[in-house]
Amino acid sequence: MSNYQELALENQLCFALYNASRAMTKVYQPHLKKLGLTYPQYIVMLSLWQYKNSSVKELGNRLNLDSGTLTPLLKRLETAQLVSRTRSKDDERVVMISLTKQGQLLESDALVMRQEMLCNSTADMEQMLALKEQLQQLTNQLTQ
Amino acid sequence: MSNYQELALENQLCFALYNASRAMTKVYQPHLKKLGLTYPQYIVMLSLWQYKNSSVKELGNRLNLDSGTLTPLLKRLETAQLVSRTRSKDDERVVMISLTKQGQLLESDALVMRQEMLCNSTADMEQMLALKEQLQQLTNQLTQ
DNA sequence: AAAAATTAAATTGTGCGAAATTTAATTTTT
DNA sequence: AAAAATTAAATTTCGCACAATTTAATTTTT
Repeated sequence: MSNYQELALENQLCFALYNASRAMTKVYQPHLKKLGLTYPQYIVMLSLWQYKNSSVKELGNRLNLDSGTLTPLLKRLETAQLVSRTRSKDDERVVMISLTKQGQLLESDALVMRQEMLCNSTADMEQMLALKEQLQQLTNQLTQ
Repeated sequence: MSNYQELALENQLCFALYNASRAMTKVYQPHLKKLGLTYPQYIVMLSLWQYKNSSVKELGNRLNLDSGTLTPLLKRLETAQLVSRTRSKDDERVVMISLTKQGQLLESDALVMRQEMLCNSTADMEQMLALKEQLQQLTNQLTQ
């Protein structure tokens, strides 16, 4: 036994987080496939369903993603005809993202998907809510 | 206000997890850079420091990563002279990964790094431990 | 022992994620 | 108003993740 037990994998919060995050993605993945979305694309769509028209910058601030990630992702959503991208008349630097009719309609499919996932889940709702709040708090601590 | 509040970003455990995981990576990143490691490379090194010589498959099982991720990552660690990769004599399919002298020595640097990070942190240790355990439980639920 | 099945790793291809740089538009300063 | 600074998005580059396929070695079945 090493005297470096502090570095043991099962003692690392970072590793637990890394694992849980990827496990969550894997649970979503087959359901999202039916909607024609990847996991990050789903996150972007959540943001658009909630806040409607947004600039790339606004999306980036909300999701903590930069244009290097968002620009190609949004182009793929545009190709899939879920969003449209137009330069703002007021400020030509700004690209506004809006939902197409198809993109809007996908929200109800996403809701159905979520219901299905919750029904199949054995997880305790209260516990999940508590965990979510602790994660939000951790993120705040880490990013300040 | 939409009647789709259930899909609001701030209500999603998956989004909280996604954010926290990336925030954690960003905190580690500058420290790991000094050690010449990326975050996933650090995770692999943690596993090797703890369990010593391992096959690619063993690493994959421990870290929930497949050869598509591990093979190129391990080749980079080999180029950095932190690990060596050798085919097993017993079974030529198996590639054994072992730490080089340099790779072994890096463990003490990692320990120092971890101490520095903890000192700079305002986080409550007990709370972090509790969160880690909840995440491990969540991962178990998600992967069964 | 030969054929079939299984296994371990590598390879291929797609899509993030993020740092760093570039381009172009707008704003601020002089 | 011209120069300098700032801003928004795009681009470039690197390294994961992961699905799917391939390759090669080993094991199991016939």
